[in-house]
Amino acid sequence: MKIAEVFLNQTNKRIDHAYDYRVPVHLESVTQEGIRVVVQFGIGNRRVEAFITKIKETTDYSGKIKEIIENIDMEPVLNREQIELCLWMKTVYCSLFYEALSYFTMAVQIKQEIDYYRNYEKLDLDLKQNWFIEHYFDNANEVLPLKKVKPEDRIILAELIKKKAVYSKKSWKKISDPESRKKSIQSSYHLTAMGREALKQDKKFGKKQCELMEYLLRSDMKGEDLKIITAQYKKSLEPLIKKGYVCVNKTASQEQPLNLSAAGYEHQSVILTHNEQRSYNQYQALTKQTSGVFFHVFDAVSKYRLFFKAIEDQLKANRSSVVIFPEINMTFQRMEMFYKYFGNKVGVFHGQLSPKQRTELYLRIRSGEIKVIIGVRSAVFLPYVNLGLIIIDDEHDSSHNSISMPQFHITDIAKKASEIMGAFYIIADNIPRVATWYRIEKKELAVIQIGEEPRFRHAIEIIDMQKEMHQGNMGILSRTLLRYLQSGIEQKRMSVLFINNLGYANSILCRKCGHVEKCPHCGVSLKYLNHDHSLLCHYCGYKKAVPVLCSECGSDKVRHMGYGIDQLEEYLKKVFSGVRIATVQGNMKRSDIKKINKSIASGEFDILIGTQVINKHFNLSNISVAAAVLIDRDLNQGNYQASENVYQMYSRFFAKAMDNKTKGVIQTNEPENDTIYSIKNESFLEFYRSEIHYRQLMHYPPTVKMISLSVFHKKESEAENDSVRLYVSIKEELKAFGMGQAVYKPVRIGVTRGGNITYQIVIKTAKQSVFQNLMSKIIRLGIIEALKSKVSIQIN
DNA sequence: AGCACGCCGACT
DNA sequence: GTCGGCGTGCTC
Repeated sequence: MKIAEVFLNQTNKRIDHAYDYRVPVHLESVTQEGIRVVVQFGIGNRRVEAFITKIKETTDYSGKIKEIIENIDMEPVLNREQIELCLWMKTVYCSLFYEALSYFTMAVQIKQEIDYYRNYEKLDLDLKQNWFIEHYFDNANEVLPLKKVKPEDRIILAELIKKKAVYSKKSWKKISDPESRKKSIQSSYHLTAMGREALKQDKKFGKKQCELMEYLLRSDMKGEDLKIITAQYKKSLEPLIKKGYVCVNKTASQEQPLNLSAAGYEHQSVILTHNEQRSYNQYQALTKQTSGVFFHVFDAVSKYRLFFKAIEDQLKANRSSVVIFPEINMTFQRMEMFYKYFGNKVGVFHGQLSPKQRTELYLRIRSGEIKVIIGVRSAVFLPYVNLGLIIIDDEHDSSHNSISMPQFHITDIAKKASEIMGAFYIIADNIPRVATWYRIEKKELAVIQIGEEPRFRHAIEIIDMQKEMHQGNMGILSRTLLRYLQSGIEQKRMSVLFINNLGYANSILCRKCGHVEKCPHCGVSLKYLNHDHSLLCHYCGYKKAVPVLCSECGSDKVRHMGYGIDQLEEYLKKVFSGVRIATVQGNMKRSDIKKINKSIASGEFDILIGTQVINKHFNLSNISVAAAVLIDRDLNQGNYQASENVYQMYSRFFAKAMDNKTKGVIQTNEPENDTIYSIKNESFLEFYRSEIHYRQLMHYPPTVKMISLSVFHKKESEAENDSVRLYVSIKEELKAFGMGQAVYKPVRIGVTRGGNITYQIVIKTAKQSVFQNLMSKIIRLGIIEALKSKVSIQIN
């Protein structure tokens, strides 16, 4: 008799453990580890989706064992190594099994469907209920899918289920079956010559029609894109198509082969320079001794060549490789290179793939046809055959952190995955994370320097804005910076201003008593809106006029605090008349980025103002002055990683924007800050030493493990109560380990965008195993489940 | 006694 | 989540 160990697709942490089910004889041939099945669960024997993690001959469970009802998959969706990794993630991140599993099944998703059947016994039903039966269950239809029930009739359906006149049955279907290739047609719209002429002549069009045509004038658009103008774009567009002003091009979009660009490429072999070869020899030696290495990158070109060489060697040994980039939409040029070297063995995995494309890629990886994958963090969970190498590029990038449960950092997953699969991992970055360098210092991770560290130092000045203010300059920019900008404008060389704050101003504060206007409901500082001179709460929408006098001390010295991009732009236009300014911020379209880059190259701007997006997508050269306008706000983010973020962000900015002729400026109210000094000195090691000292002192990661439990509830009192309850339980349990002081009292964090009050409990410990014991006990006792609030766990 | 309701705990 | 058990308390 075969027994299957399964985990159920359900959301209760307390019962999220392995259950034994008997494999019925007729399913023995298809039932294996790694497939999804349907089982009966609970007193009502309801049908529940489950995942088989293990097949065994006997069971330790003394109670009655039920049978598996049916299988959903024909073949395993996870291999043995992936199951192990998934189970490890569940324990380490205290997540549900199915939360961890969801990362592995992204390319082979199934969806639940509910069908209803009627009970033919006679029951007393009211008029409406009888009507429902008559209407939906005519004699031909025994099965009623939920989809067919109109939303307004679902209340009646619920009544019928309660009366047991109707019962439901769940089933699961594959979302994308690559076997059933339906051609999906995508329309793109094009403004005809006639349309262009008509637009020029200012013929009479509707308001929306004009907007649509203006939009199409720039380039052809898909229906999706036009939705930005109006959701009902078709209504306005249809008459235009009829008159011949706009034409439609229909293409079968999904039918494109996955790796189109691979066509026509011959496999090239990688040729290294002398220095690269030396680094590669070091790497090869390390692959025999350890399981991972950090590439400290000073030369990006060499880095890529080493990646290619390493992948090439993996292919020679018939092993697969995966390269993880922070985001894929900006890496098309890089992909080109991969195709050049590895042709049709390359696959690209990212969020914009359709379900069908994902499944196709998944199957081709599983079959071993694709051996080189470039992708975003979730690509690490694909079913590789014989994985030999995991590469993580730009490791500092925050996109490598997952935001949904379980919250992991890709490096931790790569480390464990390589351990399970016998692969090697490379972490590459030009400025390392503090956590990574800590491992290097502790000799847990080897390091290889790629390229030469540049010897010259840029000239970066720190300017004390307090002093500036005392000397009578109340403006946003210091006199030094203004002078530099002026000379840049005269020399027709562009300047770049880095400001990490959108909008006009952050909030307003009283210069006399320091009082900041806050939201009476949420306690967060109110954001200043320029257009109607009011204050707005980000979270609850509370709005009020800016007070003339300080509501605390009555002084009239109420001022803006924190300048935003908009205010800086306004200010610059006032100071330099006729100045040509470009602003870049937030999520920009690829086309917009291209356009701005083109304008920059042709010298159309005097000053570029931007947030951290400057670091990513813009080409800067021959810059007159590169300045950090407002560094303090970033330094005072209020989390322990603030300094690290600031160091990463601003070092990258100066490294990117400056050459040896560029002047660098950092404006600050805190000129003695160590982080600012390290940015000025461009010394990572200097920064690292002071930062690690601080973290050791304060017991922050990476010197200790830090576990944060966030408690969310819509009601303030519930969130507070629950967080205290959880805190007390954790403290009690920790006392058993003699570690009662490792947990800190709940702290009110604030309000989430969804309006949930958040409290946070922090546990700091040197030993993560203690935490895992603790959590499994807390979960067994059902303490979290007993709370009304939602709890999420982050581990650093 | 009969029931309605809400809480609790088990679920292989 | 979802079901039944069980205790409480209300009504007849």
